[in-house]
Amino acid sequence: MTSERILSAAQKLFEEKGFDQTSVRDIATSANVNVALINYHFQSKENLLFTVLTNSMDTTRMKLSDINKLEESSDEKLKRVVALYVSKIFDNRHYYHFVQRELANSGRQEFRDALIKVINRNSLEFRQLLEDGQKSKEFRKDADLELAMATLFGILHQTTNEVLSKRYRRAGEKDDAFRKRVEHFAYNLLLQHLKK
Amino acid sequence: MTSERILSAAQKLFEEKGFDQTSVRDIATSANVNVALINYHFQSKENLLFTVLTNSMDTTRMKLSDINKLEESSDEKLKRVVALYVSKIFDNRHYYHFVQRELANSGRQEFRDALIKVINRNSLEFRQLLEDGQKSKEFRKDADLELAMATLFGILHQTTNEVLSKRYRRAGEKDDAFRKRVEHFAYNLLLQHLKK
DNA sequence: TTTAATTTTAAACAGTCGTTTAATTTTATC
DNA sequence: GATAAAATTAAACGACTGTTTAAAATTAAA
Repeated sequence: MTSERILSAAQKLFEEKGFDQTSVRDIATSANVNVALINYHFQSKENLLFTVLTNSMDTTRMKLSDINKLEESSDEKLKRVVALYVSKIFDNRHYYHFVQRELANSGRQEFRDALIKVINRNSLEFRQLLEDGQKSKEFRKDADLELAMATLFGILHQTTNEVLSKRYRRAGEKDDAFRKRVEHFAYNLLLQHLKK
Repeated sequence: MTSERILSAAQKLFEEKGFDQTSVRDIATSANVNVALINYHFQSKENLLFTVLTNSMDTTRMKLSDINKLEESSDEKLKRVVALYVSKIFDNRHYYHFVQRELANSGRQEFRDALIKVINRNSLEFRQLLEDGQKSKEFRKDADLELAMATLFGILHQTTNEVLSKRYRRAGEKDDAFRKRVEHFAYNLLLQHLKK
């Protein structure tokens, strides 16, 4: 299908160069398609971006919801959530940082708001898990749930950023080892805070 | 001075809209100056960006270096470094996130490399402090210094981001209270990890 | 096979971009 | 006050931007 070729070419180029630095002619060339077809199928370049962004955002929330429903200790659930986010963000780091970039570019407010809603629904699932842990007295009552979440996302943001991550890698450390180190570190750090 | 007016107008607009979405005519209008003067004084728009970025980057490293030279426990020094970064990033959050954005936009490699060098020199000062703490046996020998740094920068990145920070704020919490909460949380979290 | 709807094409649209030019004004040097 | 240097101006440059048009080609329906 033409529109699918356009979509995947657009996603690839947006991730590499950002929205502004990718022209519709770039996309058309990369998708082997006439320029006018982009507007024919997607009305505008902005709407193409919106389609790319919303195309993949909902699967994560379903996985989080599944974890919440498990009959396990909050420890175990937290371990699963950390692993979920680590693999999700490490596997799609270009896509993840592209989303961050476009969210930060304050223009395009219309769908920025739409995206924020989706993201917020996801973090509510995470928060639910932490609150359940408090209710069952596995986690301290006065643990800072908000900043615990900020810590996880912050570490993952730093360690998957193409530029910044170089500061945190050890000499000769391979991708896989680095990833595992991050996962263990984040989990233990969170657990230490949540359990006193 | 004309060139100073251009510089501050450019910094303001870059922070608000990003590099790509700011035109040289925007800058000229905002600085109340003829368009051609931008190229006359700064040769190119890119070079103007470079000037804006490097104009402020070195003061932080000097402050870090000063802290390192103090005759205090590593605990105290760490507290100072956390406070330094908290105030630096919270006070200049727009500027900080603008730098992050431009660093992530993979084009402009020439001076991206130059900027990374400056940033890396800064984090070396931070690392020095942590290593000194290990040598004096205040910090555990097997503490993960790299990821401890990633944690601090990650938390600050998340909590100062205009969009993301809303997830971490508590209802009705004022800027100052939020900032203090972040500072205490980050310091205690790092200390807990570094001291076992 | 004819007709209608959909998709693709090449070309042009109007607008903006960063930059350059050449003339003019301002400032500094003597 | 004359001369040289520096700063500013209005106008234009060519290149590229996202989008539209109208004709041609393809596909689907009858």
